Amino acid sequence: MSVTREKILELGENLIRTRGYNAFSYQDISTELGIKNAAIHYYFPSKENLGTSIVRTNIQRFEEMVDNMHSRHFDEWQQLESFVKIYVRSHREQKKCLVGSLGPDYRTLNETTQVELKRMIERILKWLTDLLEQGKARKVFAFPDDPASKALSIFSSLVASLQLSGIVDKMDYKSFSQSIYDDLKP
Amino acid sequence: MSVTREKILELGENLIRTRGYNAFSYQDISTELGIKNAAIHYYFPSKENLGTSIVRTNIQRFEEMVDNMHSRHFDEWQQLESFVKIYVRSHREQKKCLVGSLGPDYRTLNETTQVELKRMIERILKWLTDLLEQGKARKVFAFPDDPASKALSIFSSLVASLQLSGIVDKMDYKSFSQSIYDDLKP
DNA sequence: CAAATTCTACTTATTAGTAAGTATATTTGC
DNA sequence: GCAAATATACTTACTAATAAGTAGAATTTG
Repeated sequence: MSVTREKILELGENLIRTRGYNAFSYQDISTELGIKNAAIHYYFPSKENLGTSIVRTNIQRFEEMVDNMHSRHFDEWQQLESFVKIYVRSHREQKKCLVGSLGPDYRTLNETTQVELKRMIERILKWLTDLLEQGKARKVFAFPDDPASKALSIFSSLVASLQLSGIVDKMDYKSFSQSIYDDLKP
Repeated sequence: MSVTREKILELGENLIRTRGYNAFSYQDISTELGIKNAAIHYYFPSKENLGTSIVRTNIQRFEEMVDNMHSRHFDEWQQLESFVKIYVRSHREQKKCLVGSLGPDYRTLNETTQVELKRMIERILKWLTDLLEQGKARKVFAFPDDPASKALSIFSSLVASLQLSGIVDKMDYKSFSQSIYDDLKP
């Protein structure tokens, strides 16, 4: 794959996660890369195309992480911590996650991007639900509600916390993520 | 206050909460109201102006709700339920809340709107923290973490749940809000 | 050479915003 | 009491800037 193409994908993702989908243009990317806006159109004919590719790349990245954790025989706690660490890193880099960034603009996205975003969210929630269910069965996690509700509640907290942390300054993200763990301890 | 002005504020808020700040234009509002875009500029010289006014209106609405709950001598549970009901209603109306809509676009907002949005979030968090603290002291709420963390976690959940509920269809919002209450029961 | 890549030079559409004018009330000065 | 001034609530008719997107020429690379 072309290095320019990869740079466009990376820059596009960063722009979405820092400014939002409807606040970035091909010009932003081309200026940063020192090329002309037509060159971006060569790789991604339309913005719809770019947006969809960025979401697909993220789904792929998630699948790779899950595969990696499996092959390294991570237990439930290690898997959960790896997942939460994605958000801790995003917070440190002052970026939102893709779901939190594209979520509010969902209705303004074209259909293919909507479908991919939905797929991404459902994939993450399914993985988290399964992890919680398994952990509850093996008694390494303890929580009263059903795993699907708990997964939704954890995921929601992570997504929104990134949004708030970008606005409210004195936010202790470490203790925030700790409270997620504490809440699951038997 | 002019009725047109109020209609603009209402329509603007709806547009932000359904499509996002950077995805709506003065044309969207003027077309809907059957007037010209210049008429919107008459009331709100700039989009910055409109955005700030919408946030201020929301802060005011929140303050009125708090005052109202006080004057009616609502206990801690009644106050919490009133607050959560705002989000249940938003979910029913398929709208995000203002914080969840403007949050991801924060960096693209002009400074005055940023300041107001920040003020709004801090005001809500302060109110919720105080409520939780008081409830914990009076032993009507029970939770291990400190009130500020708990307030952040509840608020985050509410904000993000609205975003996800607009995308993932089969979301049981009733049981989601119930889990917030269950989590605080002594 | 030829395919891949990038640029020049556009187009079309939309955006926020403005300048100047108009009809209709409302207020003020005499 | 009534004309003149002024304020309200718009419209018409723009501008300047930026957006996505395109056709085709030029350049680079294998």
